[in-house]
Amino acid sequence: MAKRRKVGNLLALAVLSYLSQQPMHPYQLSRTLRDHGDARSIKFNHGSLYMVVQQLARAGFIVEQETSRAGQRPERTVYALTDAGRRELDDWLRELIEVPEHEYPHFVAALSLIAALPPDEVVELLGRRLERLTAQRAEIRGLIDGTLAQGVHPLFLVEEEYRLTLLEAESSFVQRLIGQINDPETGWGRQWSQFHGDPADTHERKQS
Amino acid sequence: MAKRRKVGNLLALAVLSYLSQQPMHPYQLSRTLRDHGDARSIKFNHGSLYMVVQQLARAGFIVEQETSRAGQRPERTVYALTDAGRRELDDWLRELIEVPEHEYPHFVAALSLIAALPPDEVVELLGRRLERLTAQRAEIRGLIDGTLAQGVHPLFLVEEEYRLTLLEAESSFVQRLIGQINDPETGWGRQWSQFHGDPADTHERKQS
DNA sequence: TCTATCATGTAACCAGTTACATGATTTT
DNA sequence: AAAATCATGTAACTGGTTACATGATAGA
Repeated sequence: MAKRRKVGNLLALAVLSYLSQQPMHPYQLSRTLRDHGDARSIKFNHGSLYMVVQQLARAGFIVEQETSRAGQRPERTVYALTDAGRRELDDWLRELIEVPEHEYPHFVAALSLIAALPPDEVVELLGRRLERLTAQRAEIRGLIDGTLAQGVHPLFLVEEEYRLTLLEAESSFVQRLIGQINDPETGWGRQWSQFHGDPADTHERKQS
Repeated sequence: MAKRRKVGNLLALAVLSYLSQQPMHPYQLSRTLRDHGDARSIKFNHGSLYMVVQQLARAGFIVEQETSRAGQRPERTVYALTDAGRRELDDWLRELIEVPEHEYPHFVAALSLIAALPPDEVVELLGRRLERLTAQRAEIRGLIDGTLAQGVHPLFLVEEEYRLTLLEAESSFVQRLIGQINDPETGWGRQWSQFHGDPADTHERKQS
């Protein structure tokens, strides 16, 4: 029942948010987005930005305000938020916070088909994943600490804290999983090899 | 540096995986996908499936094997995995397990812009999110337990266990966040109101 | 001054989703 | 036997990404 937005791309949310501060032209938006690290949280690429701005204008959430030229640069169109745009921003943000969305991370897909690989190989791969996860955690920790040290309020780092939380949870999940596969008591390994060889029955399950 | 797949849609991975068990026609794939609950892990819709099958055929990962008709039903084309397809399946799965992908969950986006809403409203919204998260956890728990009770090997439920792990982590993150906003000591609330009113400085941060 | 890189935008291509179409079963 | 739903596929639309284009600045 999630409301069908006229413009669905999350990049649009960022645009609305920036324009709620002050009118800007697309390139300025682009610059700001990248400089502020929001591109870490919202998939960003040049082309999509112009796309999204266009869509927002068509939907009446922003309006072309003036067409300024600075020096010999090409003309730049400055956009401003409309009242409808302001409402859309608030409403959308509220929904995103209140209702968790069902998403499809790549790792979930991989896990759901993991039986197609032999168990010892999987253990090895999971081990390597673990290393990478650790590296990522360190990187984010560094980013957070560094930024805080510059006096930035932690409110502006919640996304990174969140990401960190998820990475930690994933790390311990992967460790547990490795443990389970290896554990000679529960014997996942042995039965797994059976599934793996057996072409017929690998996927029989969950008819709810 | 993540390898650029000829066919990128994860639905294709599921198709390869099923065809590695036995040749099938698209509708059978569709049925199997949905019946086995893989649609919970991989975004699935009817149209995309035909799309993906076509792409896989074009890429040489699967081949049209025969065109069978049963009763008066329309003809159905049966596809089989090729050697290249088998290799792609293995290689892709390995990569997905070994290297964590940078993704863009909706909630991360929302958090990164959360300062645009007033703090007391945010607390309320987070509270509601928490309830929904709890409900989702219960549902997944139920699904897992129910399925295990039918004698299915836990290996085939790792995706759900993983999802559960993430939901738990998110729940406690949200609780902590609520606590921080409310805590009169640290006083996030007060400073937040400042940011919120102030159009100029809300986004100044993180120039790495 | 030549070259590289930045600033800025457009357009063509491609993938994914929605909507449509139609014969076959099943339910009422 | 009419209505609804299932089985199966195609086609049109739309959004997103990649590639292209071009003037401006700065470094060598």
